[in-house]
Amino acid sequence: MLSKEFIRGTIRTIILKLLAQNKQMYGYEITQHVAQLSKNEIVLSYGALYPVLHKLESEGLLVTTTEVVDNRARKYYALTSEGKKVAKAKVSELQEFNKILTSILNDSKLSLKTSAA
Amino acid sequence: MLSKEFIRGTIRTIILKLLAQNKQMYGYEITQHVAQLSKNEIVLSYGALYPVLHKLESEGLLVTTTEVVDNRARKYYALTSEGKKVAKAKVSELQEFNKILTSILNDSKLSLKTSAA
DNA sequence: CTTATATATTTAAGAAAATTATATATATAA
DNA sequence: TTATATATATAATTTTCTTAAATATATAAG
Repeated sequence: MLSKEFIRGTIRTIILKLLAQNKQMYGYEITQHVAQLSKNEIVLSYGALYPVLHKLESEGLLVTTTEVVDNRARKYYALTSEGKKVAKAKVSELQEFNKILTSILNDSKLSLKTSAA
Repeated sequence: MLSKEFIRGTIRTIILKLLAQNKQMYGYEITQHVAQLSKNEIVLSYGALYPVLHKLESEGLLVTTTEVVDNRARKYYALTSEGKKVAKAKVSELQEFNKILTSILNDSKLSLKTSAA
């Protein structure tokens, strides 16, 4: 598994992206999805996941519906129309950020200065 | 400028990468470099930068030398041999993370379930 | 029947990281 | 003398994340 530090700052957007794609998902499902999509390289902890879901809900970007499946409660989260807009915008921004970051990380230029050493 | 949230978790690695490439840099120079490489889309604040530099130094990954240029003190940071190793490893990890994240963000599959709706 | 594992949500305590603002100081251009 | 650019640093606060624990059901293994 990759270092956990990298997921910082991206959790919100990952969640928004998955919900933009799947109409409705429950928390556990989101973590499993991320694990599966990343071949277990990225693991979303519950302590990080649920607070973000609740915050997105309080901001009006998500709505919830509770269903009982196999006698167990399951809370589905779905984007509101505002949430869809935000999801789209955030995903674009993160893609852009990643493009720039990748170019920085791949850059092998020596950045030689004009002043001679 | 892109949302600041995305830089969270990547600052350490960005700094290590720049130092791996430039032998020695001072704080202000690092922020200017990141701004320039990102066309001002990514801005590294001093409040984030300096604590990270000091931490990397305390961890033995960086050493500093102070020079006076134009009567102004300038503190140069350079990787130790341990720092070089860590830089290499962290850059690889972040590249890998970014690859996976990009694939998640680009994914347009509808993730249809076998159970009929 | 007991244990382990998988499913599922939530929260509390604490640590870590980042934002914002501020202090300090010099050089230079207007 | 004012503004802007260069340059480092820290304090206070907030946000975010980790880790751990609590709660609860289903199912498989023994």
